[in-house]
Amino acid sequence: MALFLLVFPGGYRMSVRTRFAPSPTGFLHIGGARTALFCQLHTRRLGGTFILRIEDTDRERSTQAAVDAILEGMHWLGLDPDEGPFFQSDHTQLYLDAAQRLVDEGKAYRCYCSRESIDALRETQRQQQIKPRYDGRCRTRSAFPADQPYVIRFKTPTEGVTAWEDQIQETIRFPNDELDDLILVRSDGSPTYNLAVVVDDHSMGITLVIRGEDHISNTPRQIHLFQALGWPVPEYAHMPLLHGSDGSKLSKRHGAVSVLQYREDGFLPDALNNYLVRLGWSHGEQELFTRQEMQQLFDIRQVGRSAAIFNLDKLLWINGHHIRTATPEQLLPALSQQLDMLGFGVVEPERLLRIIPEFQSRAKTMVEMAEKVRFLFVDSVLPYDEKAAQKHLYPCAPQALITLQQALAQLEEWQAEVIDQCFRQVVAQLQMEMGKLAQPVRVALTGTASSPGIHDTLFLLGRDKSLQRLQEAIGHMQK
RNA sequence: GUCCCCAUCGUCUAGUGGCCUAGGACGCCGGCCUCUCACGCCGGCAACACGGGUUCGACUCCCGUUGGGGACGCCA
Repeated sequence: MALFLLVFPGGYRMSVRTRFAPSPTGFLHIGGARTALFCQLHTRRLGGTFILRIEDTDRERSTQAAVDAILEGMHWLGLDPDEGPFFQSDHTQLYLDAAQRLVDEGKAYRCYCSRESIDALRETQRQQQIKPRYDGRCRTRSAFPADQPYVIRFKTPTEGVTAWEDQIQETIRFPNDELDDLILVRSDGSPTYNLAVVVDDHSMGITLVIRGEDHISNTPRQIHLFQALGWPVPEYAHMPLLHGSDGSKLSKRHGAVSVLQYREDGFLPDALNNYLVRLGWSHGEQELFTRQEMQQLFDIRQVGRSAAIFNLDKLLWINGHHIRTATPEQLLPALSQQLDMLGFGVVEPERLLRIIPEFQSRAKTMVEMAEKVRFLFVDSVLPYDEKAAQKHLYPCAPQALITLQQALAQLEEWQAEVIDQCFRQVVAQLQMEMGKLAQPVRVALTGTASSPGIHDTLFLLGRDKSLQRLQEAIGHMQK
């Protein structure tokens, strides 16, 4: 694998190559997305290469559906890799060759211990309150019965300390005698995670491994493998984990964690990324970032070391901000989709483009926007929201609405400005307060007590529906 | 249990020995704006886990305690 050299002002420097390596045993969740985001951001700033590698060495649990979900989730978030996706299942021979080489060099050995005997061993160790681990009893075995299954284990160094300078966690050290002889190849002949990771990280020229800190305890084992294989050890950056509201590692029982669920729920990819990037990383007191700003500013070495708890309220606020600052055109597809799901079919884009600006500051999600915009598409808003009708509609004199309706009916053009003028004239003529007329009208038009400015609401609803709903309300009041 | 990691408002964080009477943001409360709801603006509540050191001086450095998390698979 070629390593690329880039010239930097300060001299020669190896181009950074990073990878995101999910296992396809489920959807892409929000914690994984954050890891991928940090990885991509850091790599982009340095002009390096971001690689996607699917770790499917567990054939039992890996599924195509999970692969698809991961790819779709990453694409939605703009986390497309520069290289890949690569699949570990395509590299099996490479892993097996490496394992064989270690056996040949006396750095790994066949172990014939049964699962049962090892389970028993671990159980007694647990009872003695020491760390459960394989005791290496097959290290010195000389008989290799041909008809019995075996695994290949790595001869972990028994003395010394393995340490590395983590880019986030600083120095981490493990006494080697804490580690046992890990399995490289299973009894069915398939390679395991730790072997595959090391072989791939080397063959793909990975220079920096960015991953969750739940992998910290794997790192000394992987470093041993790099060393045994005579390969350079990459740098590491272990990210603090994302926790659920109960303070534990985020998992399915914490509810909506699939990235695609956030799309369903009306979140914008830029907003989700913005929220995620602020979990463990900051740039002074800045809260809001565009994608470009993140790419220019993000540095993995500035990531904090403590875990963060996922907080929906802040995500909602950030999503609201991104909805407000987006162009109507950018929001069009998401709103169309939401309306379609509400059963309104396909709405003309031109109409939606007029509607969107009036609702951008009023919705924290696209789902919420679809709900607020709903009254524009239904045939009738009856029954009215009971509280709204009681408070605003029923106390109003029907004559006021009749006067307004007649005035509006005479308008030659149905434009927001003209409507506003007309409305104010009626208010003046009736010697009413603006709100005393706007609120009942609002209930008549929307069925609720809140909407955009009353003239905008009338305009967006259109002449026919507006007049019809006023008529409907007048009838309702006179009952 | 063993090993590894972490510890500032409820949450995300700023803070790298004096600038801290600890700053910002979300949320919450109050107000302003206003035809409603939002947006926006102004104000308020709210934190350095604890105990020892080191130092003229600790949120900041060291040690311990407590608390939390992670790992301990023929999963990744």
